Amino acid sequence: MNIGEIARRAGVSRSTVSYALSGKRPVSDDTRQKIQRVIDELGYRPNASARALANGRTSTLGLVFPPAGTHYTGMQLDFIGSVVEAAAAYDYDVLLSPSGADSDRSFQRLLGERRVDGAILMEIRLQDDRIDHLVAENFPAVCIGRTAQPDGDWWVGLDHTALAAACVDHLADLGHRRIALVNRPERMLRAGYESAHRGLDGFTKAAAERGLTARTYNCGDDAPSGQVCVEQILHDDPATTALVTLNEAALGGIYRGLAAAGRHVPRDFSVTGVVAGRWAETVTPQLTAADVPAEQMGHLAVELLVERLDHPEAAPHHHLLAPPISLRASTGPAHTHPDAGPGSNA
Amino acid sequence: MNIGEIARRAGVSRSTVSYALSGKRPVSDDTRQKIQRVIDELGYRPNASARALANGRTSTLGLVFPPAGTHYTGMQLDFIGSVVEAAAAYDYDVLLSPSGADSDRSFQRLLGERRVDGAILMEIRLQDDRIDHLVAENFPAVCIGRTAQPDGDWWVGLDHTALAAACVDHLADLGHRRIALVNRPERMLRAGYESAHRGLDGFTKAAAERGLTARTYNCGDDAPSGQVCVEQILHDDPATTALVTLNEAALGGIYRGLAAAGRHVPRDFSVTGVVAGRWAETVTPQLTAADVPAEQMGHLAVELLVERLDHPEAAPHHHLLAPPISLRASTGPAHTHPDAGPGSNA
DNA sequence: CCCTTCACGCGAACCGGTTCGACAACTGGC
DNA sequence: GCCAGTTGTCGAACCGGTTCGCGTGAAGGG
Repeated sequence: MNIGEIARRAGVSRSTVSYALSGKRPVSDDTRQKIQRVIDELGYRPNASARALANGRTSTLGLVFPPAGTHYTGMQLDFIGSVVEAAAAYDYDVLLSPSGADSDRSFQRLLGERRVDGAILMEIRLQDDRIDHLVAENFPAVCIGRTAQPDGDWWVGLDHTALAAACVDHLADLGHRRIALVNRPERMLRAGYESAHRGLDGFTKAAAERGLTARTYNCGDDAPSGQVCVEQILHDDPATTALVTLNEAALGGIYRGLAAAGRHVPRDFSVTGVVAGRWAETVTPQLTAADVPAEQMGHLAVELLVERLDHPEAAPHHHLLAPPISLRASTGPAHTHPDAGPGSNA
Repeated sequence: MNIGEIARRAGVSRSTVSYALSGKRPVSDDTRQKIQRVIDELGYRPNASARALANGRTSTLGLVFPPAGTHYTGMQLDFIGSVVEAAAAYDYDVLLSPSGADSDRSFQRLLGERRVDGAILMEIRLQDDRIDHLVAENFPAVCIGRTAQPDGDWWVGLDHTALAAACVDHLADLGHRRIALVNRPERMLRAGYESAHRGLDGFTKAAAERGLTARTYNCGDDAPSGQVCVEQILHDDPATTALVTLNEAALGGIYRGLAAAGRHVPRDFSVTGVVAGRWAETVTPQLTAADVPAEQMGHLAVELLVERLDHPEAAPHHHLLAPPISLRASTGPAHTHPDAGPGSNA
């Protein structure tokens, strides 16, 4: 079932079959139909490896996603799903690459062995040697997220600074005076993850501008850590009345910690943050949050990458998104008596 | 930077370079080192397409996952992550394929164009034409899930019947007499999704055996649907004191619905079900549930597939898992007065 | 009626690896 | 001293497509 077989059965040459399929040279209706009949009959499909070898394009995009061992969040799933879906629309497959500790191995595999035409990177760091590497080789890549100096790159990113600030403003507008930030784990911050850094900046500056008393915390990417973190927050300053979370995976634990401490959301305590929309709706009460438009971002990333592949000399494009806060049910006015809330039992 | 270039610079033939790399024929230490030096110097990596074309193996596994448009659950993310991780350990890449409405296109693309050596399928249906198709072509595939007649197939599955029954038994042991099942959407049931069917069976039979009053409900794969579903359950039989959910995505909404109805979990109402462990811990209170060992299943699936690829004539293998129920905080003894619970307001 | 033009199809080369058969040089047994 | 076996290397063929240059027959212009 290779092209030679088709050619033989149709009584033409291999090149004619190729041209009939690609349309890059005229083929008479007669022969075209003859060929098509044979193809349909045998269910022939051209071999992808051979095609890739011949024309240098694999029709595959690489998606570099966080290493195993970290906890996956719903947001990441949404990214993956939307990237795959968008890629399919452009007739590209998606090859998953875990960028683990030995980022070299799988990374080199993708690029060095030319398994993909281009790559989409997630979980960007402010200083990201993967990206430096790609830029140096002028390899077609698009980031979901942006580095400290994003000007020369292709990316679709979120304005984490503005989003965190918007959360603070929202809480300040409701009268909250003592708030906390639940950030990603310290490990992530040290590693330079942009969302953790820019979110922290935005939070800190906005709180200062509004004259709020603000504390910041790092929290593990899982529910139990979230619970511990809330306990710590209420221990450090029982008068805290609201928090902002950049940590989606900890959200369930945060709610649990508040419930355990006898704080009712949103009556006694307000919670907001930056979370993928669909996941903000899975908690009770639903989270008022800046919705990360993961689906849109995945689509945009693919769109940019395809454009870059089609026009190798095009100037870098990017999209900086700053979705508004979706009002749901987890924030409310601060108590007028901003002292310690209802006693933590015993 | 192709193999000919390396050969020229090292002063040997192309075949010698190939043998030096693959080790399939002896090469003298001298030449090997000469070649290795050139390779290191130029950072050469063999082209994957060419290699695939030559030896007929792509070193890529296909992962067929649910079509976009459906709601992704955390379980699916865990599957994807663990499959990718396990595949990397065996030196395989993973190609994602959405098996959408036009299952043909992306499916044919994977198989017909020989982009992958084998495939792993998720979201299996009792009657699954994709699988019939694969079996007919003797294409190396492994299912995460099993069909109605799984004997000739390779799969790693969950004993949904037993798991649902275990949930019912657990509730019955706690004294609950009126329970409900929150199943996947009716669309899924009609489509023949095995978890929905087998879970329903297990639930129904176990409830009958224990003499419980049981109702079953279909529920959309999202939080709002879960809330609506709970309202319906409590409306239909306010004396219901417990439910079993097979629907992970609805879990948040289920909790919300119970809270809205003034039922406290687990004091007034017990909740259990079949849910991926890590996600059972994100809700408040943590869900007592049969933990889907997604990570283990992904690893096993890859292991089976690799074995099948290495031994094309091997007899089908499979693993049927039935993890125990993890006791957490969402179930408790039934009230001794099993009439209508605390009044649904108004 | 001759010469150009064009549509159509063919053969060969190429993409970058792998693998087979052949062969030279060296080793060792008898 | 000859033959058998081993080791190391090479050239050529092959995997299954794409693409370039050329040839042929028919159409069209003068």
